[in-house]
Amino acid sequence: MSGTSRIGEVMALDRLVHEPARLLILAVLANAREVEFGFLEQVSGLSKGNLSSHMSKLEAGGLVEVKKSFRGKRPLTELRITAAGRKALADYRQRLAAVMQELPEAPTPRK
Amino acid sequence: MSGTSRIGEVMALDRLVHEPARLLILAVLANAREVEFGFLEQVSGLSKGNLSSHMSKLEAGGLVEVKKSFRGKRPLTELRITAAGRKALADYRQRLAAVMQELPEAPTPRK
DNA sequence: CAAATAAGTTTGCAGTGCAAACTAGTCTAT
DNA sequence: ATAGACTAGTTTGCACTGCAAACTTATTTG
Repeated sequence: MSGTSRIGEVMALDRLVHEPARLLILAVLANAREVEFGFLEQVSGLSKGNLSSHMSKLEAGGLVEVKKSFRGKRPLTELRITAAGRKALADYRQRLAAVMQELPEAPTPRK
Repeated sequence: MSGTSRIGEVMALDRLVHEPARLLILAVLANAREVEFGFLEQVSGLSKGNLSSHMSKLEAGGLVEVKKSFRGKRPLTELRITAAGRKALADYRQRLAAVMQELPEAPTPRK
C-alpha cells in the first residue's frame, strides 16, 4: 500500500541541500573532518566566486562552519560540516531514497 | 575504485527534472499512460497556476506532451510523458543513484 | 440575469545561481 | 623600491525561475 502516500515526499526536499553545487559541497564535507577552500574549489570545479557564495549560504543556514586563519602569511579558509549539517544531509538522503522509489527502474513500465 | 571519480556527477543533474515540482509531475506521468490536469493538481498539491507553468516548461523541453480537448463542454487537458521524458527521467534516476553513493548512510562517519 | 464554479493562463515579484569585477595582501623581477 | 603578477577569496550585476495572485473564458446554478 501507499505508493501514493509517499508521492508528496519530493516536495519536502530541503532546497538548501537540494541545490547540486551545495549537495556536492556537503557530500565532500561529510566525508572529511575539515576541508580547505582551495581543495573544495578543485574537486568541485566551482569557481571561487560561486563556491564562496554557496559556502555563505550553507553557513547562514547553520549547515557548515567556516574557520578563517592564516597559513604562513596567506589567508586560509577551512570548512567543516556541523551536526545540523549532518542531520540535514541525512534527512535529505532519506527523502531522496523515498523519491527514488517513485521513479520507475525500467525505461518503460508497460501498462 | 573511484569514489572521487563520481564526485562530479551531482553537477550533471538535469535542472529541468531536478526541480521537485517537476520531478513529482514526471514521476506521476511515468506511472500512468495519460493523466488529467485536474488529477495532477490533486495529487501534487500544486496550485493550478504553478502546475500550468511547470507543465509548459516540461512541454517546451519535450519531456511531456499536452493534449487539449473537451469533456462535454469543458476544456480538458491531459498530459503524457514522451520517450525523451522517460529517458531524461531514467538518466536523472541513474545520476541520483550515483549521488546517493556519495552521501554517507550513517549520521556520522567517524574518522 | 447575476453569481459561482471550472479549468487553466498570464503577470509580478522576490529570491537564486552564476560569471565577471573587485579587494587585499604577497611574491617576483628589475 | 616599485611595477606587475599571483593568491585567496568576496561582492556585484544580471538573467532566470518558482510561486502566488490576478485574470480569462466559458459553464452551470440560483
